[in-house]
Amino acid sequence: MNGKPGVAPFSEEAVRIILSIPHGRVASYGQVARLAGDPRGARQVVRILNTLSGPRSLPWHRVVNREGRIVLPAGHGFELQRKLLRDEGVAVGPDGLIDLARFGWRPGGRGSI
DNA sequence: GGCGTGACGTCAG
DNA sequence: ACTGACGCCACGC
Repeated sequence: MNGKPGVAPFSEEAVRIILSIPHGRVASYGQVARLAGDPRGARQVVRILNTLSGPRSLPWHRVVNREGRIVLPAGHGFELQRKLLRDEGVAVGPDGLIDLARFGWRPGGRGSI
């Protein structure tokens, strides 16, 4: 069938990864990009979230930066993302900092591989 | 058709 | 340890 591994549109692949993020876990933009096949597509992931977060109902709130911190500007989704994460049981600090050691998604980690 | 941008990441100083 | 600058690729105008 496709016979064309890796040629899948980065966007579609990235969406695939984002949808694969377990409930109550968070992943970084770079991580999603890497899993999508582009270790430097972190910014592209951002573009996807902005474009498909609405019509696709992507769990964009489960995606944070490398520090596990919400980089969204306050009043522009920051509070919303924090609320959604807390709703999933994720402990979010006052600065939007999340403990990746506890809530960071580990693909291939215990239970997945 | 070309330029700038962007919810990041990595290297260097 | 921290700050600054660059890179990277897709998308909008």
